[in-house]
Amino acid sequence: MPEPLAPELFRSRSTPALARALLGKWLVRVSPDGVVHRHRIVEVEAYHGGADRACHANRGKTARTSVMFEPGGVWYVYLCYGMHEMLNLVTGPAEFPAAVLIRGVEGISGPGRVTKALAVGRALNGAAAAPASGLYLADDGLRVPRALIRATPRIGVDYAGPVWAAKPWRFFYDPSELVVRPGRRRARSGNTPA
DNA sequence: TACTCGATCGGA
DNA sequence: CCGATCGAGTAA
Repeated sequence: MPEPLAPELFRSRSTPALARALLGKWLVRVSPDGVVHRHRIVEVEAYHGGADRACHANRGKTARTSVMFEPGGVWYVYLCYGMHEMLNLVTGPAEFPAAVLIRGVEGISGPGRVTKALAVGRALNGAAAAPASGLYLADDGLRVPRALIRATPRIGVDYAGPVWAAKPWRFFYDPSELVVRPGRRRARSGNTPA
């Protein structure tokens, strides 16, 4: 059974490290009728602090970005291009504006498609990433091997200038690479076939 | 109050 | 390649 991630995790590490750590975790959505859907996170981006020119909080605390200054563990949802909701997890300690953009879950590529598929909108902006809000993160023990994780510059942030646009803070992996191959054996204890 | 421009997507 | 679509941010 996947367990909800503890909020302390979201405040402990730098945003790029945290973004990597979210790969392979479940994004769990509880629908209004109580049905629980789990989606494996496969692609994320890190936005790290007021100095990061790609980060919305680069120009300081405003009505929209104030949620990014909260302690890690709440959602930051905003409207992009007038029609797409973007889902971010606020990270870091209080007053350090940072977040991880959820760009893709297994079977769904693109941040706008993720929110559309999960019915996530700005009503969740500022809500806790906890079961009570109906949208949270969970861990079933899967560890994505470091070697499978690829890092590239973030998408659509050329406005940030060459230095910040080039930061390799987009992380993703191909979940099909996790499949156990013939001739190899998953290293787990117990239930060894006779 | 006017004006600009997106952390995107789907269709020519 | 281009248009959709709208609210935050900025300047005035």
